[in-house]
Amino acid sequence: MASLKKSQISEKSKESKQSKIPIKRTIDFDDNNTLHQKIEKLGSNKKLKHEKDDQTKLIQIATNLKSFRKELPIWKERNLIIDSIRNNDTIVIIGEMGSGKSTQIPQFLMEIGMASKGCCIAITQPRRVAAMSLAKRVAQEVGTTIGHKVGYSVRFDDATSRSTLIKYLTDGMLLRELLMDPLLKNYSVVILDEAHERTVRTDILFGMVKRAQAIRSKMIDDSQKGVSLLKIIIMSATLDAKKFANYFNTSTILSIPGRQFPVTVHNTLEPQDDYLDAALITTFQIHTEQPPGDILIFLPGQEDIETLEKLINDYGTTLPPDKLKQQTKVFDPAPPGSRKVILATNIAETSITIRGAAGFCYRLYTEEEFQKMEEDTVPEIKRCNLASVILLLKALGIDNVLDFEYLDSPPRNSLTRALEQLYLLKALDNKGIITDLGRRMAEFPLEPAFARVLLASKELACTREAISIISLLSVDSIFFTPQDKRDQATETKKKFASPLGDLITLLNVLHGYQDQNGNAQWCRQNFINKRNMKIVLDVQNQLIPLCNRIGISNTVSCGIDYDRLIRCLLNGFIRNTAMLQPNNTYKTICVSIHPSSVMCNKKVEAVMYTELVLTSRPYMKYVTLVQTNWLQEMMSSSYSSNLET
DNA sequence: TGGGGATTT
Repeated sequence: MASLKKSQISEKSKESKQSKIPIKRTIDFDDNNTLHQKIEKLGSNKKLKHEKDDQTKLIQIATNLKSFRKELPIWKERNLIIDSIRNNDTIVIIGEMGSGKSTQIPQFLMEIGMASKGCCIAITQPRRVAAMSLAKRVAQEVGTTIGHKVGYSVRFDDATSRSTLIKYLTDGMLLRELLMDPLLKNYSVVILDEAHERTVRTDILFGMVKRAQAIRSKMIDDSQKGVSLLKIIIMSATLDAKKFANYFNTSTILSIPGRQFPVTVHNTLEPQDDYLDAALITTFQIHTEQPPGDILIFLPGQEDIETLEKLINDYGTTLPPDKLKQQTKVFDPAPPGSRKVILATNIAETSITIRGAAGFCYRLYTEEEFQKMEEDTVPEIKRCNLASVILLLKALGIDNVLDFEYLDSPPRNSLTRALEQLYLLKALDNKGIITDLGRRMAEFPLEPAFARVLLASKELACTREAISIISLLSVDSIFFTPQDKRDQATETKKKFASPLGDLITLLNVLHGYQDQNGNAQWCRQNFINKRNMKIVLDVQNQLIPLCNRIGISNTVSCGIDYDRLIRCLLNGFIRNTAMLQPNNTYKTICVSIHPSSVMCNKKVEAVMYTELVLTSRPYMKYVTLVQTNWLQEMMSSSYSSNLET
């Protein structure tokens, strides 16, 4: 079972969080390395933005790339695709990996004049890296630098301009844009790529683009000026196409042949409990039994890569010396008699297509397990907390969220729970109508509870600290715990610990970090994840202007009067409180404080938490001390009647 | 004293 779960994980792609895995180490973008390096320098070097663009060189590269483009399977279908989108408002395209659909289709449409300044082609991606790397590639093919004709927009990084005709963006980004531009008037075509992944964001976009298309069509029928049709393209890698087509009332489904090279798939005959061991064995089986060729291994995470690398090296030394020589450079071809082994996270699997990849695929699980994984892929919308999605829909004017046209409806009780939560946060009134407070909450790129905290921070005069805490909670962890130095890391963490709990502890770390100006050595010594701390600062910088715009000054600070801050936090997390149990209390769920919390074993009377994890039993994480009279105060106010439900 | 799959605004 454990191995099945891990394999399932490996199907999804992942951004190399720590940037520990330099993409160059693992990805062979082109057969022609020198050309590739040239392109890297010219195309994606930001410094060049400020230098004089060497147009002739860019055009030369684009001309060279044209022959690569023409080899893509999709090139043969160019006219068919163009005709289909000309003749239909909505089409569905199935294209397997390697078809080139994500890079070529936007270009086809641009080339026939379907994009104009201020009304461009949008193509959404579930992941930031994909949006950025696709845009960079297409910019090269078009013969420009990024941010002009071809751009991308992801959180914290907008590389678009007025002249942008093709815009790659994350699905989350387009969702935010809807708040400003509900009819998507800035776009002539919206392409929803990787639709088969069924992220909750893409699922909501389905409904919203369909709605925008219908309204724009009606406006044209009513002879309103300044409106153009919205074309929609759904792109998927699987055969779910009919479902998408039905949803959009279209029958136009195009299938693009996939891989440029045949791939033979092998599954194991028996389930494997240890996928690392299985990968090791398979590697050497291939190495000793198969004809020359490189081996590319996809693994779920960085840690696995390090472990397997060590295993392969250790095991390799037991072979006769001529059998295996260690190579460190991905771009160098393996010398005769040796074989190159590339270990990668699955980021490479979906973001980049490796050329010349004819060969064999060894799946370290059985055919049966593979089928089960496919079936088990429940759309995210059926499993996730819907509070922020529902608030966004309400802010977009979808009053009846039960009747929204979902591709797959979320469970009814999940919807009611979200509505109830939003009501408790005062984002909705008792009729389910969005309140002014709710509207302001929706503007923030945050979970509703956190947005509520920010809005409450004005009255309690602790906005600076509220912003900090919310930012600190928006990354996985600001701590860095190497496996081999766990005890040392735990011990070091104690010097930041606050008797008030984990949130104030986080604040102490941030203050320490800022005092040191983010010094790398300080981070290492204190087991602080510098990269995540940088994201914390990015989030802070994003939240500050959003607060200021609605009259909440980020400079207002509570100093060390943390009572005010915690009472402010209670506005978002009043439901997440727990009282010490003499066992005759009204609390029904029994939860413990997670051992990673500084409040563990402190036995305080009442606490607030921002996260509940269900592992061996329910544990509260990010725990903060609260006073029981604060809870009584809040419960006796407007919350009392609601809390009984 | 426990457990760690991934995304995104």
